[in-house]
Amino acid sequence: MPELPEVETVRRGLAPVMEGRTILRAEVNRPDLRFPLPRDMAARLSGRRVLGLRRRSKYLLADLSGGETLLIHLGMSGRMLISGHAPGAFVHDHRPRDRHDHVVLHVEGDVRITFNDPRRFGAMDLFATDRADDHRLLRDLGPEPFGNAFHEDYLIDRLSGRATPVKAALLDQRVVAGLGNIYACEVLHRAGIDPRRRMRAIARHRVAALVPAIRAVLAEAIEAGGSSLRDYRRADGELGYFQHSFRAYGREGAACPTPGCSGTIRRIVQSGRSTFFCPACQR
DNA sequence: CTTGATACCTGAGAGC
DNA sequence: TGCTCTCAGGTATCAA
Repeated sequence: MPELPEVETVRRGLAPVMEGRTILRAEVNRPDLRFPLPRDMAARLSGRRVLGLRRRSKYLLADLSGGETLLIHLGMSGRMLISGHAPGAFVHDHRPRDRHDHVVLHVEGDVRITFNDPRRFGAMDLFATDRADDHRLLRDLGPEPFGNAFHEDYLIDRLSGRATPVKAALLDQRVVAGLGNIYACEVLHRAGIDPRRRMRAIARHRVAALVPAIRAVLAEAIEAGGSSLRDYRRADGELGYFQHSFRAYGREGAACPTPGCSGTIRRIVQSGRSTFFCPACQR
């Protein structure tokens, strides 16, 4: 589910019920997710006030009173479900317990925030806030796509001459943080670049064009509230998915939406992941 | 160093 | 109904 736009959407949804509030109690229902959960996690969370909720790449970072930060990664199937009183929104009963509710935060104001993750590729950790740069999951991340450090010259310097296919380069979190399989496909369709093309065989001006393409795709997805995200605020999942029109992803066999292009979207597999692209207008 | 394959885990959907 | 098979939004780790 979660690439950068989805994580940012989750962050914006959680901020009103977390920031400035105290975590009264935490339920930790298993010892690990993808990695072992931090030692004494429940005790280290309870009584802490959430000073701010940030996002770095696909990670949520909740800065807590007492000098620690709670790191949350949603993996492939992780969700943050809010139940109870959500300000300005709706109020409903607390959701029934699910076997994949791994961590539940009880927050001031009759709010519960449930981390649910069937596949358990997600992660949580606690670390000293002033040591974020050293955290093993954060230290090698590339620049944020909307940050000043991400620009045309950076991308050219970083990728030119490499043998890797451009699709793999975009998925490399050390190059740019936050793209996943869906948006990498969408970016390449937008930029008109064949996902199989190796970086060294792409002209510099076309590499440069990836920067605005990345920003445009991500900005539009954030604007839409994340493209593919089940509504994290609801316990029942009734809403399903947000409406969103991908131009390439998941559209195998469909007509290419590029104006004037008569191609058909094709699906291939690159390093074990599906890639959707138009062979006609992506060169 | 780079690049690609493998593994982790569960659930949904298709086909039979 | 129920079985088997494929696929899924990520990424750490290992092999070449």
